[in-house]
Amino acid sequence: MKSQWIFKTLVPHSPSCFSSILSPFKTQKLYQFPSSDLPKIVLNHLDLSLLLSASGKQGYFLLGSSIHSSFIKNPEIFNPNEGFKDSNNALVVWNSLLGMYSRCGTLTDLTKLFDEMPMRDTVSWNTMVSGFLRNREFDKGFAYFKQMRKLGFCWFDQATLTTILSACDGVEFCYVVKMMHGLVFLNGFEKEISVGNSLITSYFKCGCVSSGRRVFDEMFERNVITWTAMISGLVQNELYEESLGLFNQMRSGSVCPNSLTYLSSLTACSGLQALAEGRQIHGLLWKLGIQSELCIESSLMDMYSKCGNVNDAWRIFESAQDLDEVSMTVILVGLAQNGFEEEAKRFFVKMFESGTEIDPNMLSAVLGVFGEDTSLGLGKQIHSLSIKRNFGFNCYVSNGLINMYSKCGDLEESAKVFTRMSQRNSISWNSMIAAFARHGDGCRALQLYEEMRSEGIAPTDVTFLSLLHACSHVGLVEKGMEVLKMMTDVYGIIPRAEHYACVVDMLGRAGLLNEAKTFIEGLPVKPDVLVWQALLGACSIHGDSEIGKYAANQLVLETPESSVPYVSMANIYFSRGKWKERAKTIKRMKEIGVSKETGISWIEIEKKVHTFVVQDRMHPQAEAMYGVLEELLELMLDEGYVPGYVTLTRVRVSDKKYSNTCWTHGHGSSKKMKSRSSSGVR
DNA sequence: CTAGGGTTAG
Repeated sequence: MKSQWIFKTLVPHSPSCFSSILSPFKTQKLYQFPSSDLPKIVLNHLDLSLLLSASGKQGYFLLGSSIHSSFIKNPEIFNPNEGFKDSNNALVVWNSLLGMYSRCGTLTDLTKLFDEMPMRDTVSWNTMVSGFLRNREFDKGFAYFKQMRKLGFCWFDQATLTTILSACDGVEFCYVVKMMHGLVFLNGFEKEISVGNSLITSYFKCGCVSSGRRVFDEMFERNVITWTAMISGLVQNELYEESLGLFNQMRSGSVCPNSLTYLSSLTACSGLQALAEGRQIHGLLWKLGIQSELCIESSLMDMYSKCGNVNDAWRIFESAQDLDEVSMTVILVGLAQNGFEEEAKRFFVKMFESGTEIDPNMLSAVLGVFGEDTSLGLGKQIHSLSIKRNFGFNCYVSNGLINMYSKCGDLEESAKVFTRMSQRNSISWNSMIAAFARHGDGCRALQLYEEMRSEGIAPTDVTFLSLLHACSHVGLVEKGMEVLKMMTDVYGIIPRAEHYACVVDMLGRAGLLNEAKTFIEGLPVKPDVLVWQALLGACSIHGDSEIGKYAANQLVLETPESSVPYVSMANIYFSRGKWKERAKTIKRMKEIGVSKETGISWIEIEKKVHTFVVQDRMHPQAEAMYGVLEELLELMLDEGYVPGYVTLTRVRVSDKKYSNTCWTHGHGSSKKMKSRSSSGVR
């Protein structure tokens, strides 16, 4: 009875209506259709094909294969005089079955059915091609394509082309796309709008931007999909400005944007951090009344967060009627990247406790929040959660774990995660190299880099940044210079300012201040703030007032409002005992009106956050704390630790000769702390 | 045939 009801109810609707009605079948182990119910009662061939296609799209393998089994039990439905009457009608059903297996990814069933089918047409062959390609069995998929052309049973059509093109989603398929493009022309499909759309999409996914543009320019006719494919393709290739330009061009034309177009344009605004444009699109969405679609809301929240406006993002979040994994991840990352790291972590815990489905994306996002000042406890819990949920295969999650452990101080656990990974991408390698670098193990960092090369993984600019960082902290100056040379000569990666700053830092730390200065002077590009800061920092370490002054002057030119050059110079003079110069520097700093934001630290003890600044004695237990600190410092001095000059000037603990406070669980500017406590975000 | 989120350096 139940099945009859379902069939009668479903048939008139479009497949997208099926999901809620069919959902009980997803989990049910087996659904037995009483053989008498099928198909004589209510279903004709079109009904069945609709139902099968819905089963495939929703992944209801059990329902789909139950329908198949009822065919096997009632073979008479394929008789010309009974069931489907016409062999063409029967073929539609056969093809729908194929499509169901293809979408469910059960390729053995798919092949078996295809081989057993009494007849096949182009749709059958296309389904085979798409089934294998969708499941990334490229050789088999292309083999079917070759076979259908060679045997001449069926000539391919435009659907074949779009099927193959949609499988081409990376640079490695560039040549396939070009081949297909050739076939398009040879077979006269160039006026077919869907084919053009597919070509655009595939070219952009393969990174062939100019080819994608050309297809667009040469198209005979363009619809929403054409424009949207173009706008989103440009976004995927980080050409945000061009993307927004095209969006504007589209709006002044005759084709109307749809939700998807707006989504892509919002992503472009996020990429550009273009708040004004983002707001304008928000306004357009209001006018259209589609501002509260879940996808749109997620995209808006993302845009506001990336533009540094979490408050607006939070407002949307609070007013949203629906939430899902994506929108929660968006707000989590938004909080984290706008200085609310603790809130982001708390948000995650709350979400978990309230039973929200946690997906791999969300896990990797929360792992990205962990920094030096985080205790390992929560990180380990997240690790165990990822094991329970079987997310170990996911590169993003594992990479996040590597970073989390290394930032929280457990280098060996990072290495374990790395070793256990079955699939590694370049970020996995970069993360592990960075982990060794962070822990001062330059040798293992370099060793891992060699391994990476022998595995055939191409290093990226970040790889070299980590390597330079590693060399810098271990004093491997020559090796570092070699790394820089290799980066440009062997891999053709153009160094960014960060790379140069790293080299300056490396030379400077090693005490080669003159070499660092010469290096900067020989740079092919104008040195930026980072470079000068690195030089000045090195001068602070070594107490070099002459080069320090040079660097500080350059820095003042670059960032006149910054207090860094003045403070650093004052510290250098202090360390050299040049009291007059120190006083003069501080006086000038005050005259010009720049001031250093007070550094603030905080620690969370039993869910209460305690904040303190330099020489802070406001806390009721301050004396006891300083007592402990002094004891710790005695121990450090015994171990041979030499307090740095910079910290000496800023921090004095009681009236002892040494000073320092490294005992923090968080640090930053007072401004940041203020915004943390005054915000309503909890 | 177009579509919202995630991991790396400092």
